[in-house]
Amino acid sequence: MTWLREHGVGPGDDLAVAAAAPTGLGLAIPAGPVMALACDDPAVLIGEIEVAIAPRWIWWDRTVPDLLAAHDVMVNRCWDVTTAHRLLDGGWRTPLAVAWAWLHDLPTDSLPTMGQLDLLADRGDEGGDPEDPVRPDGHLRPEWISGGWAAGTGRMATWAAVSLRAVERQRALLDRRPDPARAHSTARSESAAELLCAELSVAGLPIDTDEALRIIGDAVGPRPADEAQAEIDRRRRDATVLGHLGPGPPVDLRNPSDVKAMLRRVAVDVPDTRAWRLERHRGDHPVVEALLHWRKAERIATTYGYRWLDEHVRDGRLRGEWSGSDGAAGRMTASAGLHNLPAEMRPAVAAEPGHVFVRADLGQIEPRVLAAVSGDESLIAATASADLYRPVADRLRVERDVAKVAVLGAMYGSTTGESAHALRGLERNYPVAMGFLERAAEAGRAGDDVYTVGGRRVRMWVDDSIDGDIDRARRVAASRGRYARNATIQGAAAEFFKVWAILVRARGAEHGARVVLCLHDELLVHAPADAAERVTGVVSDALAEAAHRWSPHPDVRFVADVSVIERWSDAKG
DNA sequence: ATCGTAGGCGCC
DNA sequence: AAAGGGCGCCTACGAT
Repeated sequence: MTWLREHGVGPGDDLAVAAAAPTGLGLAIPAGPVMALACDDPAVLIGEIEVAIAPRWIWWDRTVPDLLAAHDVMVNRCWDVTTAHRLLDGGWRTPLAVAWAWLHDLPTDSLPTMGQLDLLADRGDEGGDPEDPVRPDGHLRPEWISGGWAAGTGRMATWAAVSLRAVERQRALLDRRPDPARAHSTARSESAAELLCAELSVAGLPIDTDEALRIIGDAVGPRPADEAQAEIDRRRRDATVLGHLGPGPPVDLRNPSDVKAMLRRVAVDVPDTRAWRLERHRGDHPVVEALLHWRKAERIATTYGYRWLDEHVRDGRLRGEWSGSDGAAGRMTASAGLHNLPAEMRPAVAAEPGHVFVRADLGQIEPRVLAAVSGDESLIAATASADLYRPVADRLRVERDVAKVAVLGAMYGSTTGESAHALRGLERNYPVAMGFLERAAEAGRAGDDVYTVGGRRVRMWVDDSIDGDIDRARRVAASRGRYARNATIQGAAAEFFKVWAILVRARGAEHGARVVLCLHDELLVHAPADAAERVTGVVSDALAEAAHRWSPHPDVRFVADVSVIERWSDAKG
């Protein structure tokens, strides 16, 4: 602490850290000395520095956040090199060595992979000092990346110092984005979101295991004692569908082409057997209804059944891996079914005794984000309404639902059907917003990368198999256009959502509130029951603060529905 | 046998 | 109302 004060490190100043338990940690400040500290509880020490100095912590990747989350230590401001790299370069899960090479314009084709480590680790190493994490050829030393950085506190301090160099270069590159201040801000908020992800992974989502067992039992019957019993159960479930058929060839319900053939036998002809397509054939033959019901049960049996419970739920918490941004527009991802829990399972998500959930979801987030990023005055005016589609419909002189479909279609790239007419109305009445979307789509069709308002690069793919096939080329271009159009909105919404989420995390902590689920536009916060009202206020205030910090246009109104509930299923749909 | 892909469905 | 963007996870199947 004295060391930090001696060198004038204060709130918000960069302080790089590399830490491993129970060895210790290394610290480094820009253009200054490094500090190596041996201690058996580095996370606690980081927490103490946070309270005393409140620096901006700099680290390479999830190593430090995972350590902090495991020890329940809270820090706020940070800069995560791998997270900033995703923002700069697009893509997903880039290895540290590649991110470093990219930052330094080094060739990446000769980079050794983990498997080849022994074989190639010494490449380009001649004359190099193994105590220098950077090789003579400029690449990071693989031995350091794969754990060598933690071999002693001296190395940790060196490793921290090198991360500062990476950050320096990242900031210089972010300065080249169209809106540098916003891009820097995104790097910071996305880094904090990764910190939140580390905590979500450790803490998990509260689950009432008995209720979960009840739901699974209702859908698929009692837990089978062995594989033979499981097979009998499957046959019994299959019979509820197959019993509706007359004699004929055997049908495997798990094989889509079998199902299609089965449906043809009862005069239902469909190009595929997706539920939304079968929906309109419900009345045609009882087997359709039975099949749709079977699929729901099958989903529970295979994905959210006893095995899922055994694998992912422990001590009343559902735990999965959380990542701060996907490979496309930058939404959060989660495994273990956290992002696609069927509605039937949601009664099992229950606050612990003495606690409640404060649940909040953003209303009509995508059109509001479109208003904010495009600056369309008319659409901005529409955000003043709690139901944005109402004023849009009035202006277009169409039904509300038609307006809604048209707006969503414009953002997703759908141009056909009922909404086509309303779409032309949108173009006339909201030319700035529609022009914004069209420019993104045009870039995508041309194969150019697009950027979110926060500065995230969204990579466009190339399809080299087109090769003169005009039809295929057209399809690929159209697909890229839809993707780019959507990515600018979905990605901006994800950036806004994450600002909101990290503010709730930071401001809710003093009330004992913890974010336990992030679902693209929805937050679930676990809080002591007697703090419910205060936490509700925190969530609402955080929304206003997020809008103020994030929105390119101050007049856009963002709304959220906030409620206090005990089970997730208590939320009004 | 092991892998990647496609069809499917869950959620937003 | 129409069927568009994202993710994770399941099964079956065809390639290696």
